[in-house]
Amino acid sequence: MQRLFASFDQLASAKYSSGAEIFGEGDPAEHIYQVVSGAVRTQKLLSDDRRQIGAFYLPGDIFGLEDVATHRFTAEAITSTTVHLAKRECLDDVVKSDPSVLRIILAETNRNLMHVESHLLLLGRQNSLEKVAAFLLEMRLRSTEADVIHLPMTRRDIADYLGLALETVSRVFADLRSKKILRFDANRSRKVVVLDAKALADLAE
Amino acid sequence: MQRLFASFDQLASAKYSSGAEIFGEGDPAEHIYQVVSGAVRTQKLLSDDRRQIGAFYLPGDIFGLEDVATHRFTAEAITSTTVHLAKRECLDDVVKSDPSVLRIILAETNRNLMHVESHLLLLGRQNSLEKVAAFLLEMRLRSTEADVIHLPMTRRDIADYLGLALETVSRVFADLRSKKILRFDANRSRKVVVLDAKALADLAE
DNA sequence: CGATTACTTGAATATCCTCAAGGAGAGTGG
DNA sequence: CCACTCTCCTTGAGGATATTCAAGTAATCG
Repeated sequence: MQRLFASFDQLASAKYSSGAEIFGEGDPAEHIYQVVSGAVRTQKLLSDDRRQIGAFYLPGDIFGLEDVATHRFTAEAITSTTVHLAKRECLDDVVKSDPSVLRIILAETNRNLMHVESHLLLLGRQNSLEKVAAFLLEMRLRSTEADVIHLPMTRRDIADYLGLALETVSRVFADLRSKKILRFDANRSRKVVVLDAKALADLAE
Repeated sequence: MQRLFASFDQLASAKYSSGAEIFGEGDPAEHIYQVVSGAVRTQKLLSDDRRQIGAFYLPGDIFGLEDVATHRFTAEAITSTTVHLAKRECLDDVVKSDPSVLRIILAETNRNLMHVESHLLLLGRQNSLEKVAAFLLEMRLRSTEADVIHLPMTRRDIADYLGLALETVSRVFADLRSKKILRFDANRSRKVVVLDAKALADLAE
């Protein structure tokens, strides 16, 4: 999918500080984005502060590719974050000159769909232990350092991704630690070392 | 989207009896489908019988459009159901001769994505009352007869769509009935008359 | 009409949430 | 460098919501 951004001649960059909004739900979808460094969350809100995070995006990931007039999620920087961005209409021009790019967009859209679909099962039918285990396995796969996961997001972000209370996430982490399935690196709650990936996979179903 | 199936010269039909599997999760995605009559559910299963339904498909709806080698859901007929089906490779041929069809596929994929994304919020962050209210509003929009909803699916199907126990769904229905927001037509639990759509919309957030 | 499946309702229980308090880490300014 | 503050995280206690188990009723299918 990096190819999608490779097809642009010139790329604009933008930097967002921690917590900054990149675009809002319902905003016109004028750009598509790729994370260069940092991390991004996409989320939907209910009237009374309840929040559901749809996905976390890490370096290399593309987001904001909606193919409709408006964004369906709000996107915010989790940490200080740099992105590449391209005008939506430039993408349309690229497609016009090379229709095969449409296949890449379709493939990326299907990647998103696949992720969201498996998240449905997690949200609807898995318990807190399974949810957190699945989340850790997902982050582990994305980690550069084997079995060391640096979490850019807060416990609240994780909770809102998994449909749990932040206290529940914290308790499950404590539980996994007491079971020697993970430990916190030097007591830093954002840096997790997976001690028993097999056990974690079993817990995640 | 009906246009997608209109682009085929000849269409095959198939009929499935209630509960029959149309394709299984992991099966090679050889066909795409359109409901002619009846209703279809797509679902994922966990090892211990837990089930999450991703979507219900009613006449006119297209399903099985995965753009990958294998199906990501199992599809089953809810009632006696007739579908049109087209070979995946025929679709590829159509795309080859008319690349603009790819845009239609992309649009349909995005429709699916939009539906699933809003379902994430429902599953992760809404309570039983909000979930059932949202479900009824969704079905109401699809109903031909204003404010009369014929539900082809069981309470268990609804529960597995909303991430609830079937008893909870039944209780919320009873609650909505006692509040005069709906009634059952002639005490038939599958035929719901919406008495107060405004109240229902308020409950759904 | 009988058998099976679906639905409802009640009671008890479990899971997760809310509320609350305290502690640890990061950043700021004296 | 050390208080100070703020945010984040943890942990406990109590409570709410939804689930499980159970029984009975209603509807559907052959």
